[in-house]
Amino acid sequence: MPPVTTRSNTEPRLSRPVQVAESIKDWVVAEGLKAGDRLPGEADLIVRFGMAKGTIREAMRILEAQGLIKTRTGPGGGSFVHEVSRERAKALLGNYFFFKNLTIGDIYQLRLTLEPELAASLAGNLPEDVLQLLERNIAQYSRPARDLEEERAQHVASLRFHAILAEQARNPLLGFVIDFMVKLLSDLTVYRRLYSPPNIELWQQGHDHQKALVKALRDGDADCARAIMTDHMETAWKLMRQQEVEVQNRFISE
Amino acid sequence: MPPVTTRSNTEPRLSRPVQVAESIKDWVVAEGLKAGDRLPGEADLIVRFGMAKGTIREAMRILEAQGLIKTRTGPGGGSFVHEVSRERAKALLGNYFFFKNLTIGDIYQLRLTLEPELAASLAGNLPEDVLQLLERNIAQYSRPARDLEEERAQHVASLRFHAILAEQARNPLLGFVIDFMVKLLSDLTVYRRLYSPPNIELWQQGHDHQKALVKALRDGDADCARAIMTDHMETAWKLMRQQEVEVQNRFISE
DNA sequence: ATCTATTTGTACGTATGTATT
DNA sequence: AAATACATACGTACAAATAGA
Repeated sequence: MPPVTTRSNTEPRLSRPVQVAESIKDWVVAEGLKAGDRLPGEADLIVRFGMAKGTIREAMRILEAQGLIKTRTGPGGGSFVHEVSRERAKALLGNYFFFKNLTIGDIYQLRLTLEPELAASLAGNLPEDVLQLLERNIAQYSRPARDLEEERAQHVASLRFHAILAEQARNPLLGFVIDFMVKLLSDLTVYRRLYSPPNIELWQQGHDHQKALVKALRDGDADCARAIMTDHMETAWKLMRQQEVEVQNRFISE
Repeated sequence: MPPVTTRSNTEPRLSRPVQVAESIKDWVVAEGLKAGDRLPGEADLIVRFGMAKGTIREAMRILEAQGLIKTRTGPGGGSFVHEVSRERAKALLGNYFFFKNLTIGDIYQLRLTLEPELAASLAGNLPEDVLQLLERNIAQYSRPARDLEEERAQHVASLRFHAILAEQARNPLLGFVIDFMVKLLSDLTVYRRLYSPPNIELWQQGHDHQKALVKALRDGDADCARAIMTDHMETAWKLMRQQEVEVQNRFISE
């Protein structure tokens, strides 16, 4: 089995905490530990690695930052293997794109192909309560917004529709990517400029698409769901392009 | 401007190092620091935050683990804002999928739609040296492998073809996702079972596809490039399905 | 090549906080 | 309520790395 840490020897040597963190990762996989399993305590690790408390603690912080462990105080406390949460994964990936400046078009290029794929795969596979959740979500923006603030709230809510679908994906990769794009679009806080009036017609179309989509999903009509979602993505993109938008990147936390 | 750290007050309180790390992130964006800019030194941070050395160091380790800073010792050293590298981002995201067990099919569902999209967008936009790089890459597996080891090497090399394309993407999101999937496939070390003989024919088809693709890319024929890539993905998937494969997840480092 | 100044890295002892029993 | 078992935080001292004189 190839070592987990494959590293060229020209790079600057790794700091000890990083080395320790890597060793612990290796140890966890070697030991076959799963989420929830307990790691050796601080004191234990100190003697095992023959290193100072601070070094061990820094190593744990590294693992924690990557979302791989959680730590609790008190008796029975300690560090525990933790399945990286989707939120954490999205946040970490968001930091990467913080420096690239993505355009709305970049995101929609992917949405345009992936969201219809997701919709098709979900047709006939959603439990009734999820379908109802989708319908309740749609109800939040059944009428055009009256002011800019409400418009923004509706926009975020309509994105949430897609996040709900993404959560239901059978394909974890597909679900994650779509969920992440929804997050990007939500974070890119959008301020519509005053001189570009809201396009009520397009907005209404988007709303109708979502209603029709829920029906297709309930009926199990995959082809129909795919077609509707394709239309929906196209109008959504058109809507975004028409509104002059101001994009604001930011770091993501926790 | 909304605070970066929006947090419900029911969750367990955040540890100080995490708080410090968040504060530093906020400070960096507020200050408008860019990659390469220097952060205050350890000693400085200790007095600014009124906290102990260890606490500050743990905070820095958190930021470092996320790929947001790099630290150097010596005069003129210190911590510097760092653009999260693609490698780091892929590794962090890989940890997330370590716990989900992705199937080859999951990955190909996305590749099947995204790779053709990328190919089309690159047609006519690649500099000659990249095209030659692609051709040299193809040459590595122009003949069928003679043993299992060589076969595996060829498989990884043929994946590299797609990584090269992904690097050239104008759309950073599209490029990243494809690159990440290539990484997943490379990491999923594949051992062909002995009783399933290599399908020389399909392999040859894949090779021919790549050659034809480079031609289409050079000629600037987007539609042709898209069509070839679609075919290529389909045969690649077929190839994967035919070979009984054993998948091995692992943590990813650095 | 050697020294020196600067800045991070490591070590360790002690005290405090926190949750379980 | 008290004892226990953990992590958390602090402060000092010293070691290592690196740039520049």
